Amino acid sequence: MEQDTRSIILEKALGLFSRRGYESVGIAEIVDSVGITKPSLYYYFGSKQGLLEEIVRQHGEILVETFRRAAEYHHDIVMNLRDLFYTSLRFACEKPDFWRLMLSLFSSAPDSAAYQAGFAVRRELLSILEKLFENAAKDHGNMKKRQKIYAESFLGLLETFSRLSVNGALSIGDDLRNRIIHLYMHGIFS
Amino acid sequence: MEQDTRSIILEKALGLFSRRGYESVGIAEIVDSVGITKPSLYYYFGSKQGLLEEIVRQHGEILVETFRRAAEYHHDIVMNLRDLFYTSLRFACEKPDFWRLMLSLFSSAPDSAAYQAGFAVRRELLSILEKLFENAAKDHGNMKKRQKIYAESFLGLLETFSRLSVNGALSIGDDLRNRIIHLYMHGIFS
DNA sequence: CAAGATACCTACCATTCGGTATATTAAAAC
DNA sequence: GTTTTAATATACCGAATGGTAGGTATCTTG
Repeated sequence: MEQDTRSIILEKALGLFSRRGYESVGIAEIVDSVGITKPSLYYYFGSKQGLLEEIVRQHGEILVETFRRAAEYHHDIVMNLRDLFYTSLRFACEKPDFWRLMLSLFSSAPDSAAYQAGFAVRRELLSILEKLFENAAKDHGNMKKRQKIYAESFLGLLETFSRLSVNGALSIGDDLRNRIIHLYMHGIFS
Repeated sequence: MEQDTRSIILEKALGLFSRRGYESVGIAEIVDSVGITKPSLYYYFGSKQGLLEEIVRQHGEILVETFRRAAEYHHDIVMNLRDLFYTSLRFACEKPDFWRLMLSLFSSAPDSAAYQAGFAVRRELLSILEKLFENAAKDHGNMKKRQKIYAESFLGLLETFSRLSVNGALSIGDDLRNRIIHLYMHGIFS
């Protein structure tokens, strides 16, 4: 059950960052919680920002890959949207700390280090969604040129409800999930 | 044109917080940008957190009041939604720094001072929306018990697009605004 | 005009910040 | 068995942090 130091640092730092925020957590607190000293952390990650970037890279790659798979288009956009929503919620549920961290990075002040660290991942998710809607537009004539707002609003919806879920404010079961997707597809009047 | 010190502090601090983040901005930087010294700032606000809370309170009250007015129900929920979206976007456009700050507070780490500071405002906005949908449910039978997810998704949509607008990533004119509201009401298939 | 309140300042505090120079240890490679 | 290398620790750095003690000029009010 022995885990290597590097992984433990990543894990503990993620926990602290996600609960209290990247800027508020000092290096000292991280190394204390791991039971090592500062130079060890700097040996692995070089800087505080390097540590954050490694956390984002590590889980971010999996997230983007998962997202990409769920967005593969087979002429059934409804299935894609359901799948994307379901998959993302499960991802958030499995890695609540990481998801919470990403949500906070996405909305950080634009000139902060935190925003820089998360920006690339969000843009990639958006790009995947835009391509999906672009493909779907070939089958559904009426969604031309609206990929961008569709992508933004879908990701926004996902962020909104996954945040509730991950913060324990709302438990999202099968029925609720379907209702939200239905809401996205057909609006509140249906 | 002379403005009192207190207001200048609030204004400069808001600018810095919204661009670089509450935690990243030091007191020293704020007082330098105002041209005063630290004790003067502490004379007015007592603490760094007190300064943040005063900023949130000051503009937050106006925001909530504006929101409340736009949510007064006159048996036309469509008008309310349009009005809420329009009014909020204009508010965001008039006070981009404050809006950006609120968006970042809303998504901050749950145990951070920043989150605490913004929490009450967001909950009030949500509560206003929930009441609106509750009222509307009397006229539209099919939206019973869904006030909460309607409120969350509407606010989420608003946050998503106002963020784009306020960060200069998307200019939202009349037509786009109507399309987004239409999207919310009738979904992507319409 | 006296007394208090208002609105600032200089100078400083202890603590924490992110980060590092250097030494040690343990295991692997030659 | 010696050398190398990866992985730690001790001890420290300068700078910045949020915050304050104590003083002062100015303004208001009885």
